Amino acid sequence: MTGIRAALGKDIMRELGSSQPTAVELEILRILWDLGPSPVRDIHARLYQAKGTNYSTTVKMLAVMLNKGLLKRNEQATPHRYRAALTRKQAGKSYLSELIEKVYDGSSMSLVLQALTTGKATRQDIAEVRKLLDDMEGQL
Amino acid sequence: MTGIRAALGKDIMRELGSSQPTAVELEILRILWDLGPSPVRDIHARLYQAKGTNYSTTVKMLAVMLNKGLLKRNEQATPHRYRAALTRKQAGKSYLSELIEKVYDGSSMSLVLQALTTGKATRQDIAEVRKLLDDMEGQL
DNA sequence: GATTCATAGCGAAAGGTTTCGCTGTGACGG
DNA sequence: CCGTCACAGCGAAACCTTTCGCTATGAATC
Repeated sequence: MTGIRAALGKDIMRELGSSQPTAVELEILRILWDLGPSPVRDIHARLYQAKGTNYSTTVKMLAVMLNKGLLKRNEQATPHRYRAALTRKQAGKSYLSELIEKVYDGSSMSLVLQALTTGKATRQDIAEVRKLLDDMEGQL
Repeated sequence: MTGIRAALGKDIMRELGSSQPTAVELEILRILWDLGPSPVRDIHARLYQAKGTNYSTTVKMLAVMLNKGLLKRNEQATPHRYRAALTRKQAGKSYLSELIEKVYDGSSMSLVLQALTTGKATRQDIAEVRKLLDDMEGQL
């Protein structure tokens, strides 16, 4: 089943040689995806709950991420409000492409098949996937 | 201006989970999945090609990975032969679960839908997925 | 036996991330 | 005013991963 190749630019980003969301960074992104634009307090509250780390640490991480371009913030408001610079969907796509490329050897279908068997699907879910398949087939 | 894409770059895989293989580690695993059990020389040849790093570095990484249990080796043979302790499939599953959990918020279907639209599928591929869906539905 | 060569490994440096102590600033209540 | 408090940020320590210089060992070669 190697018929399918990810149609995506492999390591475009690696070429640009920059940094990426690391462990804690991803955790913060998730919080922001969840909460929407938020002040440090709120972000910290969540992070603290999950990891028990210090307030300063949260502030610092936000600064680092802001610097990397992973976050944006509104400095007009007080306290400043931080928000993710990319959507969950965009991030997902990046991770997914990388995963397909590096582990599934470029075959997105291998991944799909595995993912399907990995989670529990409802009838609705299945129907939705079928619908998408129909659309895709229609476009061939 | 450090774009989002740039910021997402480097080694996404590694960041998904602390329990997961790191950047270089994954690279080495891929080499072993590809070559099968191999002596350091061969692994290094590939790694050098990709990254230009020193022979000692390769040896060290293998030692580290061996220590972490990511690799096994046959010490009977000379030179020793290293092999991956997990299959590509197992690793894939591990990353996938992590990805679903952390980015797709536990919804494997979200990921499947996105993955489907991310790659290009042939009629055969689609048929295969349909078949799987039928099976799954049958089990509900 | 001495020299050379491939193999194996150690320990520490280099480089990146995550952590936090401590400082500065402005708003607010007494 | 003055002390207190929330907000913001810096710099350096603590911690991993990755890199490599250097050493050790044994087999093959001179």
